[in-house]
Formats: sequence, structure tokens, C-alpha cells
Amino acid sequence: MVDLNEEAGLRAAIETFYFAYREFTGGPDRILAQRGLGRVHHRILYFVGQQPDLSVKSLLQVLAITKQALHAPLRQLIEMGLVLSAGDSADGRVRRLRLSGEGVRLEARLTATQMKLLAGAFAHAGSGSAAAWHKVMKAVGAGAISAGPGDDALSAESRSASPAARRRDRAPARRAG
Amino acid sequence: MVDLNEEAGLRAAIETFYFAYREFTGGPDRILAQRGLGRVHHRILYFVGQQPDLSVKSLLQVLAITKQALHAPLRQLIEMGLVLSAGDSADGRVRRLRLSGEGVRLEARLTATQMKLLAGAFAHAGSGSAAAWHKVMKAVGAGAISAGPGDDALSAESRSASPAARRRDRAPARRAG
DNA sequence: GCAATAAGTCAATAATACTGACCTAAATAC
DNA sequence: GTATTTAGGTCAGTATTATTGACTTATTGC
Repeated sequence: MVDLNEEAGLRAAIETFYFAYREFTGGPDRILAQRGLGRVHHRILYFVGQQPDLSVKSLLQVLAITKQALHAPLRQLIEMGLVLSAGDSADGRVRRLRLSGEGVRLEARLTATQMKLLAGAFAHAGSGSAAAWHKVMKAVGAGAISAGPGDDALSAESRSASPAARRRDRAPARRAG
Repeated sequence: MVDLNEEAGLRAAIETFYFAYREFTGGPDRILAQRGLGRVHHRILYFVGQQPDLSVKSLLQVLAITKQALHAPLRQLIEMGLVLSAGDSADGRVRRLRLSGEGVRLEARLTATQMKLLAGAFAHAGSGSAAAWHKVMKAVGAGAISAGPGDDALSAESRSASPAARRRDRAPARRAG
């Protein structure tokens, strides 16, 4: 399945991915920690910033978490005046979320650390590296396009990202003695 | 600081990174969930597999977590017979960790899903993409080599990955209502 | 002998996210 | 025009992960 020559390289890639992601999230995490906020707050700020007038439901779908898990952090951000929540003009049930001026500023600051990190890495890796990186990461995010044969015996259902599906085939965690 | 032309691309990169990592960890997570294990168990299995006879202290350092956070998952893996713990011949204080046969099999299964995902993505992105990807990710993991001027006002200390440093300048989390 | 080191442990706490059970209000179906 | 569905919000209970802090034990190195 996997060429033995490639195996070492792919193992190195796994490790590199892990450490890179840790560094990638570290910058925003440190800024947020100073305000007592966490990674969920960051994700909310990011996606609301990207798609102003996002509905709560859409936000839940991109984040792939439950309503209850979103609730507390979102309410905090609204109470802190970083996120604005207004009713939709057409459909009175849906709430449209957008960033306040201060929200935009915080989001920009968080995102700037990540953009700087990536820009530095692309510059260091040379021209063309950004395009190649993007193409690889897009494919990874899409499940590398095809699951292919010989995949691990996992139901298509449990491959979905919903919290319920994740829970469905989980063994009860064994607590150590 | 960041070219406006680049900004959209870098924002896209942030998003791509987030979704790619979610997919990347999803495969092993689903397999582990069936046994009631989590991501820490995976990391332990991975690093012990990579460096047999790793000491507990070294493991703590790569994982950047506390002894107490490692303790329960590691003990479970030992009790389940996936990880073997033996005393060092020279220094009686240190324990040398390695995978059992079953541990090797599970680790291989977990890692295989990630290698397949990455191999597929590299193949999809064309030749040379793997090298470029590696170079970029190595730079990201190293903090993009230079922090540079105009960096966000973060102490060098809090940039370190230790749990204590992370905690040190954190505001108390505000609970909503 | 004694300080430092490696490992293991118990207790308390915090943050995150889950399930389940509700509620309100508005839109849509019949 | 009631009935159902949808969007959003909330409370309660629980599980997991990881933290700080305070120890204990055994061993090593002077």
C-alpha cells in the first residue's frame, strides 16, 4: 500500500504537521488567554469575520459542534461587544452575526499572527511553495479526494464530522484504576 | 506589513490549515474512539513508536504537557499491554518505554490512515509538492524562523510551549451568566 | 549523608464539549 | 387556521482533558 521508501517521509510529514499546527494555533491562543478566551472564541471571530451576517446554524455547521457548546462562548463574545447579533429582516427566526469594530480589531490581531507565520514560511520555502502547499492542504481537507479501497473499516456515517456521529460508535472511556 | 493582494490568500491558507488538520486527526480519532482512547493515547503511541526506549521525561517534553496529564493515558496503555515500560539498565530511575507487538499494530493502523491521506494529497498535488509542503511546514513549526520586528507584544517566555508558561499570563476565564 | 532527578500519585479545579430535555417565536405545510 | 417544522436559546448533568499543587519513592551523583 505504501512504498517502504516513502514511509519515512510520510512519517516525518505526520510529525511536521503536528508541530506546525501546534505553533500555528499558539500565537492566537496566547493573545486570547490574556482576555480569558479560548480557541472556540477565536473560531467564532474568524468565521463571523469571514462571512458577516452568518446565521447561528451556519456557524454551528462549519464548526461541527453542538448548539450547547457554541452557546456560552458566543454569548460571552456578544456580551463583551465583540460580536453583534441582529434579527434577519426576511426571516424573523434567524439571527445574523457580525463583528463589531472592536471585534474586527481583535480578529485582525489574531489572524495577523497566523498570516505572518504563514507568509514567513512561504517566503522561506521559496516561490511556488505557497501554491503547492495550498493544493496539498486542500486535498487533505477534502479527505485526499478518494478514500480508495483498503480503507479502514469505518462507516461512511462515522466519517461525517457531526458530534452525534462521533459519539455513536465510541466505546465508554476506561478510567484507570 | 501584509500586502493586500496576499491577504486573501493568507486568510484562505488559515482556513485550509484548520480544515486539513481536522481531517488529518479525524481518521485516528475514529479508530481510537472505538477502544475508548483519545488523542493523547495516539500521541504517546506515535512518539514511543518513533523513538523506542524513550524516557517518560522525554515524552513529556515532546508532548509539552504535564506529568499528571500524561499519567492516566500512559498507565492505561501500559495496562492494556500496548506499551511496555522497563527500567533503564544504567539509571534505575528512568523508565524506558516501547510498544508491544499489539501496540505496534495499533500504531501502524492509526498512522497508516494519516500516511494514506497525505500520500493521496501529495499525489494529487503533483511531483515536487511534497518537498515544498515539507519546507513550508518545517518553517511554520519553527515559528517561521524569525519572529521579526513588529511582532505582537508577547514575551519570549510565554512563547515557550510549557504548560506553566501558558498558564502564567492567562486572565481568569469569565463564565457567562 | 544529602541535594537533585525521574517517576508516580492524590486532590482540587478549570475549560471544553457532549447528551437530553425543555422553551419561545416564526415560518411553512396541509 | 391549526399543526408541524425550523431557528434559536436555555438548564442540568456528565465526561474528558489538562491544569496547579503537594506529596512520596527510589536512585543517582557528589
